[in-house]
Amino acid sequence: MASHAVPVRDRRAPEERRALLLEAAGAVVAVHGFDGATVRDVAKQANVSTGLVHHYFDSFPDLLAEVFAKEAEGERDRLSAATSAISEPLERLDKLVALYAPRADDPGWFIWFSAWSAAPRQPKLRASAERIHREWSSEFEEALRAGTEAGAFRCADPRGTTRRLLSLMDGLATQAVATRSLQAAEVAHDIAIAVAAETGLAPEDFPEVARIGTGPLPG
Amino acid sequence: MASHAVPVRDRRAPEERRALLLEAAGAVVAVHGFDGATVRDVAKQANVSTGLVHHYFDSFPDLLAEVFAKEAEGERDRLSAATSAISEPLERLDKLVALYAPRADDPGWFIWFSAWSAAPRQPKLRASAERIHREWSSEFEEALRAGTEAGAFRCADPRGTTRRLLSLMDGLATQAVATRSLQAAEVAHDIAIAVAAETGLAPEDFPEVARIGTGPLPG
DNA sequence: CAGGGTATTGAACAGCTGTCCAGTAGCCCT
DNA sequence: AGGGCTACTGGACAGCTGTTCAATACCCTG
Repeated sequence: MASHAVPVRDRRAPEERRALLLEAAGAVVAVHGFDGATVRDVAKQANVSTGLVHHYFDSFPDLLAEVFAKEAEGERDRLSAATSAISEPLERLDKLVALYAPRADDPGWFIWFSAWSAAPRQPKLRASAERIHREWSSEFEEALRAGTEAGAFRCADPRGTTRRLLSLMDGLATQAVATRSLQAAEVAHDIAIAVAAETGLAPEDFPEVARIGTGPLPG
Repeated sequence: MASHAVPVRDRRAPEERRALLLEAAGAVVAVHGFDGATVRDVAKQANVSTGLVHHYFDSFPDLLAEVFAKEAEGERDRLSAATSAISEPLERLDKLVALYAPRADDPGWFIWFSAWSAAPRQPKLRASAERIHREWSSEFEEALRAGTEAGAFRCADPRGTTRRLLSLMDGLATQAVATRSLQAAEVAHDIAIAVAAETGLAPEDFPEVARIGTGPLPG
């Protein structure tokens, strides 16, 4: 008689299980996007039943919103940590731009793009995306203002410059993610030109930006 | 005895019915996006059964791809028609940018954004989007090259400038569509700054761009 | 070592999706 | 006028979705 294989249960502390589910959901979203990810995908990825997912999250959209918030906040904190220590304004702006810029095979941008896409149908996701976009804008604006006050460069309208630089990089990222037809060198060049024009400096003044796509992440 | 209401059939020539279905699908997509649109929505919009939709289109994704191609080609043709007649290079670039730029409540940009979002899961949609993006790029590149040769302005790298301007406008459009938190005046200003910087002219040299959002479509 | 608390299961549910196809009804041609 | 071609219907289908819940198996406490 064939022995009946009993499913190995894997009981965890609620806190840990929640974290594991978020991690699993992140992995699924990285592949299928926020549209396209399903409860069953996440459950399978976490080696768990679909019922358990709803035991820890009121609804699946809630889980997705939390995945995005966690991911985006982590990215923002990494960026903050890597730039807040730099006191030289020009150097700081250089690094800030270089870290925000789209990079070939950067999964982070796929998540963002996917989040904006799903946002119209998922209010919580949209709220998170808007909040973190604002936070990032503040980071840029602050760096531009500080650099201008310190006389490192000239920026007449930090708010406008932020809007233009982020829009440019968002647009480049969209192309990079959606078509994969963008060369890393082109992207680096485009961003250097734009940030130079906005600050009255030369592209050569932004060495970190120039390095985009030519090596490992500078963070 | 209540008389049994017989559904009024509305027999049409195949050509006409196809056009009507495309039109109905366009209306549905304009509201629900490419993800989110369903066969039943389209059938209802066209006052027709779902079976008929499949009688005219091999699959629903095929129909959606055709909707996008038709819409985007129409937009491109309108843009082409409005600018090809302008012989003065600066004036032509001005109008070209003003027509491409995102506008408050412009349904065209929602369709584009929605198409890019759905592209990863819908190869035909993606192919169309890439093709038409290339065609629009060519239009800009050509205008920049012509203007430079005629001495109307200076543009060292028409291909790069096109990439930067379109990326900027794509990024602005994304924000406009996804968050609706962008002022028309800001958008106009941002684009004028960028196109001026790219051509070595002043923002005031682009009056049509300045008019973005302040009046009816200049086309 | 017994018992309660709870993390976990997995089947069942209603509702949606695109697709199919046998049957029906209207127009055109002879 | 009548027969055939075909535009068209609408129900049925399999497969997916998020969500629910009674039953279960494990751990910790007493």
